[in-house]
Amino acid sequence: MDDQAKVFENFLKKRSLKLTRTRRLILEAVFRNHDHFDVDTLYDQIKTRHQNVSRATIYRTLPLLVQAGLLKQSLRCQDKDHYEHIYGHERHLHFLCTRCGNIIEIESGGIEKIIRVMAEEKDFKIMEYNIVMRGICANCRTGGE
Amino acid sequence: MDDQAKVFENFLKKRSLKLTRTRRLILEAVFRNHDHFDVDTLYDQIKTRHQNVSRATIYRTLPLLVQAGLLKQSLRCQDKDHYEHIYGHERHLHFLCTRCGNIIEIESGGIEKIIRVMAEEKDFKIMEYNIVMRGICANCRTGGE
DNA sequence: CAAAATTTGATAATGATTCTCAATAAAAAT
DNA sequence: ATTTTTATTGAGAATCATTATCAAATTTTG
Repeated sequence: MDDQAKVFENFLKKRSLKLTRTRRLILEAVFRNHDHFDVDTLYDQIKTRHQNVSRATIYRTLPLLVQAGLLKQSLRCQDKDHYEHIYGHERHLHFLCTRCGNIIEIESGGIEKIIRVMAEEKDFKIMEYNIVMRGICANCRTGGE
Repeated sequence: MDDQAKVFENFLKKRSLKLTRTRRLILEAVFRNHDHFDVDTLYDQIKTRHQNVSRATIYRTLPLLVQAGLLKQSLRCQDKDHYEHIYGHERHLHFLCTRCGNIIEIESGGIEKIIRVMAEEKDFKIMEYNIVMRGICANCRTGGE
């Protein structure tokens, strides 16, 4: 069992929840995605690889992964929530091209520190943060489709 | 007619759209809100003050205001989009308390500059950006329901 | 004022997400 | 290992924010 699975199992145990076969499947599928995905994409991926897992179960499981600190709901795009796993991932922010829908990730650089200081000032305990820039990417501006 | 209305009118004219009574009502209601609001709140406010404006029209008008550069869709909270006007507003970011739902605004300080530099590096033209911190506010942590 | 073009309101439709509940699987107890 | 308890699953119904439709009403133009 890999690290993420252990983290998840511990998390579940603490709440007297069970690490089931289905949850394991979802966990694996999530970590197979190294960029953003939405529920439907995940559903299709799982369906293709394995027997069926119901959409409902995915919707139920993702929040658990978020609470376990393994997953992050990182942006909303085309009326869907998008997720990305965050296990040993660099923090990053997103440029979202509103023309082609492409998402560019960038290291968050000095921003994180600034945010931490601000939060401290307001005595606010940050669980997670999200930075999204919307605009037009270079490719789209130079006529590229 | 105040500044915002002029901006809006020019915007509409450019697209051969009309600055109707209803659109004016919505514009005014939007600018009466000096913090975040969702569509339903706006709908209630307008309804209380004036005769009815249909929800559909509000949903149709807000994107126009966004495109006109007067309004920003700033965060999603409780499955609803939240807006805030941005006319002569300081840029700011948001701390969103996930326990009480409260939204704290903070000046974006040095972050803006960093972001601009990053965008330049990637040759990405930012139209707007959004920074949301999720966590627990001081009040909630000290037991204050 | 009449004609052309856009807008509106009411309501139906859509689509992502959540809920329900009977059937199933996992863990605990025996 | 079998039973008992408790949590989980899948399928589909239900919700609810947002969009689309369309005939009636407004606005602008000629």
